[in-house]
Amino acid sequence: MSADTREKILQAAFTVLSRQGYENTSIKDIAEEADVAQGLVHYYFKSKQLLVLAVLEYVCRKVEVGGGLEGEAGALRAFEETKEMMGSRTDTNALYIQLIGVGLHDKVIGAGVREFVHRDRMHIEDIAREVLHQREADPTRARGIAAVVWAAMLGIMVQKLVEPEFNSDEAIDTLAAMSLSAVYSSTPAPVAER
Amino acid sequence: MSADTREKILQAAFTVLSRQGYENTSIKDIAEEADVAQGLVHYYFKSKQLLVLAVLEYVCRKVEVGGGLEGEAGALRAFEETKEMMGSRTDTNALYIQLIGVGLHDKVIGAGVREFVHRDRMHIEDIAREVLHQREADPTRARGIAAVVWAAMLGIMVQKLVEPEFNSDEAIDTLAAMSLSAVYSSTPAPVAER
DNA sequence: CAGATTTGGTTGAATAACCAAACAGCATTG
DNA sequence: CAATGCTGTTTGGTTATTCAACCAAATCTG
Repeated sequence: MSADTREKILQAAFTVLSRQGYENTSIKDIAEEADVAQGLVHYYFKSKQLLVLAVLEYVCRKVEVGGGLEGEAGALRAFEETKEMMGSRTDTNALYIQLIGVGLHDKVIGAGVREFVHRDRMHIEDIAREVLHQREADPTRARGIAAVVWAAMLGIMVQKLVEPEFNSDEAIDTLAAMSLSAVYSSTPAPVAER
Repeated sequence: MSADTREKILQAAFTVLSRQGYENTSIKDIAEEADVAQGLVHYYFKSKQLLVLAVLEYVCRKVEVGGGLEGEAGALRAFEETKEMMGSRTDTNALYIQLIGVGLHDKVIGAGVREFVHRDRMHIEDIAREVLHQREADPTRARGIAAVVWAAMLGIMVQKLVEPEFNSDEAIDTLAAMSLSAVYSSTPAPVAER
């Protein structure tokens, strides 16, 4: 049993990972932070890879977006929540970015990250579809819009992490304006092909 | 002298980094790939960190965006070039993403990455300013737009790397549509503050 | 112009760590 | 007397970086 111990390790792992980063964090460091024997970490988590994925899951599930409103109101609400998240949950964001990088060459972590990305984007796509529905616009465009909005949010996250003085509020406001005005415009892709 | 050797090491480092990723790549691996003694790598590059930054510089400088056209035409052209880059230079992109992650907890790499990000975003901001100028719109908005466009491009890059079947062309077309329609709209930030 | 000396490039081994994972065994509890 | 939770050590590697020595070509010297 002792789900406490498991969680204690997860919390300690997050603390150490936030302080030192993935590649400077050893199982030993985590065990010490959790005040627990080194072997116990491997008792609960088969490998370091599975541990860090569990940590990501742990810190993300903690604060899932509440949701509630629908259509454009819901979208605006989501943008506002993202604004706050951008400044307050930097450790979680940093872990996310880091694991994306590691996952590019690590099968296990790569698979985990892929699921996270997919799930996040789906969430945005749902909101986009609602807005398009409300406007009676072509719902097919939800996929492309969601891809761009997710992408922009990730990129804004990165900028905020790389240079903390970055004005992420301004960027998100601009993104909100861009995505909503894109919904109005009837041309899905006004770019000349070829 | 022997700038050849230096470049041979850079090329070998890129090869190995692309194959194995930053944290599974040792100086020894690179030396072997370059067919050179291990000590020589440290003769040319003081540390592993400075080496990988030099590699990023090396592979990025190789294909700088040509530029040429101005205003909206230049912007559309840049979007098209990005489309191609997204599929053809995946190794370079993967290295970029990876180093962003590593740089979050490594001072040396972090400083290098910060410069890269800043330079890239500035380039986009220049284009945005041109378009705004052409439209006789408020040039102040260039900064916010550039932040979002850079962010979106990075995020699209990530999605393409994480799931190769991702339709990055569609995403970039959507992004182009969004950013150009944002230029027309007169409200910089229609989101309710607070 | 022959010999000495410096220089820049290069080598391979030594250093001084560090690590994930496996393991054997000790408690505590049901 | 299991079984679950937990411990501390061992195993079998790995690593970046330093260092003394080597060599060939360039430069200097007499």
